[in-house]
Amino acid sequence: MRGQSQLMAKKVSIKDIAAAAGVSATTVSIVLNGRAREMKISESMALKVEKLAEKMKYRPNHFAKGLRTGKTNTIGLIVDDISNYFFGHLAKVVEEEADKKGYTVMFCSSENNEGKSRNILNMLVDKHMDGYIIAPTTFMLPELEKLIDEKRPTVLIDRYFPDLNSNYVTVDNFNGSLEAVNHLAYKGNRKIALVTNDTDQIQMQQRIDGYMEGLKKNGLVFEKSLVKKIPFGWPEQKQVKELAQFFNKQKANFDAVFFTSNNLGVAGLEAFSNMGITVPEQVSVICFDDNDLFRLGKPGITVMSQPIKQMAKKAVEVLVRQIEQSGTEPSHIVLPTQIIERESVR
Amino acid sequence: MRGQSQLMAKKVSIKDIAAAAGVSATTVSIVLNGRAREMKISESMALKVEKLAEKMKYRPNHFAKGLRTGKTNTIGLIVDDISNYFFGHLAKVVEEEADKKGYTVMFCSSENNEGKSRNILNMLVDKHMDGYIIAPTTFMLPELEKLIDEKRPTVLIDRYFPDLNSNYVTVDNFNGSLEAVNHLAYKGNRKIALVTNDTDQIQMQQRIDGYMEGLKKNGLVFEKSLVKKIPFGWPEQKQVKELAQFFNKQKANFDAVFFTSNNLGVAGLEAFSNMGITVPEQVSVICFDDNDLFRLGKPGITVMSQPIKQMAKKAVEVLVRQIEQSGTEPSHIVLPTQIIERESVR
DNA sequence: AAAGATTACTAAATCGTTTTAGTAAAACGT
DNA sequence: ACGTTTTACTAAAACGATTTAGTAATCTTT
Repeated sequence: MRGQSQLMAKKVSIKDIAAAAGVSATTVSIVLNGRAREMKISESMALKVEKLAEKMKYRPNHFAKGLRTGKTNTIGLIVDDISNYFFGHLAKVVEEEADKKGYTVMFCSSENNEGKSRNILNMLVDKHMDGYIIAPTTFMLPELEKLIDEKRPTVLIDRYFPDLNSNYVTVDNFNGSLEAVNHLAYKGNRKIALVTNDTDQIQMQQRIDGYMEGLKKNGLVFEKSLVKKIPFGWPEQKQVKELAQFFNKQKANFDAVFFTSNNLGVAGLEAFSNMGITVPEQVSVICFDDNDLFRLGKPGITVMSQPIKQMAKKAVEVLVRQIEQSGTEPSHIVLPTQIIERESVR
Repeated sequence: MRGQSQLMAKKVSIKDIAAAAGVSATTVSIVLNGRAREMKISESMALKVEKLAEKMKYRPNHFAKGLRTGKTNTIGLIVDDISNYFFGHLAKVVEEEADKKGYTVMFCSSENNEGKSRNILNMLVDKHMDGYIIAPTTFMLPELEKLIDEKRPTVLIDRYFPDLNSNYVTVDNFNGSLEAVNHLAYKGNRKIALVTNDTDQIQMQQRIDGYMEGLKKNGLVFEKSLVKKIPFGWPEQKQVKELAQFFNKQKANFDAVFFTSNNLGVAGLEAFSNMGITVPEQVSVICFDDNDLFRLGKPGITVMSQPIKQMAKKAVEVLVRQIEQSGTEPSHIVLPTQIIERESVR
């Protein structure tokens, strides 16, 4: 049994420290939670307990603590797909900022899939996250309503539900799209196609609205045949094929394309490349949201970029504020987008 | 107080179900853990309890469960940087596979930073992960030794420590690099520069060794001045500057560059682009590890790709096996890389 | 029909904290 | 010097599950 006792080095608990210090568990708990002064524990005793805790390598049991207090110091993050440029970078900053404030993050991808969407949130709630940062899918609405109802700290990101009185952080999708179309039109493009996702998520709706308004403002006519909607969650190659077909059918019927997301843009570029269509010579391209390919590829793609870092920072800030002092009014934060001109618009 | 009771809809516990069913909490616990048959609970009672649990929307308390059993159904994932193409895609598959097996994942980025590296693991251990998938930094070695010592299920990924008897999943870095150099040499490149990270992580060492062996096998001489090591964790623009300087100094002294990671490749391409150096006309490029830019940019970059999906799958598989039936021998899994020829090598 | 085995349960302990409701002893006010 | 506060602590309950060690009641066996 010697091996046993060496290996299993019995976790030390508050009781062990209490015994070692010759005091009650209560005292130890108070000291270790930094409430010694407040609770009138003598300075000398506080010091003794702290020293002992250190020496005995005490680490509080997360379950016991959670069971009593309900706190986990963990926030749940739900995104569509962590491997996507936008969400990956968002997640990175969320984690950084959360870490600074003493929280860790547990993440799940919804894959924009109904079953998974609905499960995920329940799972996170079961694990008692202190708060939630969620890029919601439409399927999540009932669960989200419950979440808000139960006053659990939550901030939606990238999109939101107009009828749900929650915190959210987004960009100004409407004006971003409007400006994108303005830019295209200003450069002389007259037939502007739109490639977007087939979803009723609000950010996409707003981008579409911005596109429509952009056409109108520039005296261009809206042609339904120039709008292509790709269902969410299709594998990339399927998107490429579908887009190639669309571009082929509308050949010579458009001189520019506005993609409403970076992964649509990637698929679109791949389709153009496969078809031997050159950008910007044969078609101008502008894309909502940036990534490495757009920034460094040849030609560089002109984009309407989102302030990812700021979005993530704000989201964490708002969330942590709500966790730590509940009862604040919902924040609705809308950040501006910024056009980055590169070489894809002629 | 009506509002209160509506809002706070008191969580239902096992006791509530027990009361409703007119049995003891023990019985309920047994039934809900699917041990009814085994524990000789009558079929009718089991059914009654299950129905009630459903009706009352019972959800087990994660803390209480964890406190008793030590299980969390959560695995901890530590990567350098979740926003990196390789790690983002790895994380995605890890999450998918873990989900299939009933686990959620908590992720942290080490940022390749000493302080963070050492903290992270302790934090995850405090939160009682059932197992760990870790792309380790060298700083983590002491913590990792403790982890292995305490027989906590762990699998290292992307790299490992030769002296640490742990599970790991990597690719064949040595042969991958060797083949990359072979390819470059076969196409007639004679002066092959190496851009790598300044680290003693084993995967990088192996890639450097493969490069050296590749030179030797092809009768090329090793020139120290053609090797550039960039410290880990530098911001991208700093890398670009440093590389531009390096390329400028060695101008006309090399005809090809082998980058040992995808983010070095990205920085290198940006440097070339800034300097007006064209690929592959003025310099051939090959890169360890793929990404969207390499795949879709012009020119396409020839890469030595890693089977990311397979790596992640294997890692989860090995980990879950160890969690669920401990005491298995450590698995050392080395997957082959594959060259994807595109247009960057002349 | 008595002894033993099996069935169908249960009471109470336990996991490691935090918190509530104390209590002696010392200090203070007058 | 007596009552009141303040100081410096503590015992025990609670959080919500699981598990151990039972116990009546019924069924078998002989």
